[in-house]
This record gives sequence, structure tokens and C-alpha cells, in this order.
Amino acid sequence: MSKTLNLKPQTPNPNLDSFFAQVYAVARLIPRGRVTSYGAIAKYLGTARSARMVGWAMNGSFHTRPKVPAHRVVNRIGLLTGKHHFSSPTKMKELLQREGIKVKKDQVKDFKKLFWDPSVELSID
DNA sequence: CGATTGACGTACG
DNA sequence: TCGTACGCCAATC
Repeated sequence: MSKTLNLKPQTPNPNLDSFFAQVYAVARLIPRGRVTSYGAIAKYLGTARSARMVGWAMNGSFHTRPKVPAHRVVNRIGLLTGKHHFSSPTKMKELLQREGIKVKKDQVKDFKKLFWDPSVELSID
């Protein structure tokens, strides 16, 4: 094939490619009306120290299909830190409220109660 | 190519 | 208990 595969690996590390896919997969598993944190997902994937990468992966989630409920992913204190990255800074809040989650000033109410931990819900039992 | 940033979290004082 | 420092790793300047 004369057609050279000028493939520019968007992910230099093939291992990381999986990482992003896993992040999306787990995020989609978040039940409606529940939330989780970046660290929880990272920890579930075995990269607890790379919680930042989870958020970075979320950046691509918008153009990833099926769409990922990124609004259900907040930081460890239940703060909507990523709201600014949505269509509208209030979109994330409204999406959560739409699912019955009460949000007060970018803070998820009863966060601990609504917290969906993949390493627990998807537990090894 | 080097330095800085970023949707976070943990460790340390 | 609160504030600061560091680590992660990719993307951007």
C-alpha cells in the first residue's frame, strides 16, 4: 500500500489510550441521580495519582459517543469545578438538578450520600 | 524543545 | 483543622 499510514498517535502511550476509554466507560456507568469524583474513577483504574488525567480525559468526552455524563463527575468535595467547561457555566448544575440532585452554589448537596464509587458499586465483592 | 497550565488528590507542617 | 507543596501526564504557549 503506497498509502503511508501517517498515523499521529494522539496518545503516545497505547496504554493511556485504554485509560481514556476506561474513563469514558466508567463515567457512562454512573447511574442517573448519582455522582462520582475524578479521583474515584482514577483510583478504580489504578491510577489514583492521575486524577487530573481523568478530568483531562473528560475534555474529549464531549466529542465522544455515546456522550458521557460528565456533569455527574465532580471533584472529591462535590464541587462543580468543571462547570466552566460546559456549554454554559450553569449547564452542569441544571443537568444535575434535572436528575434530582440538589446543587447549591456549585456544591452538590448530600454529596456523600449520592456519591457513586465505581470501586464499590462495581465492587469485587 | 523547555516551561507552564490544568475538570485533582494526597502528604506534610 | 487549615494552608502549602508536590505528584501525574498530556496539551498548550
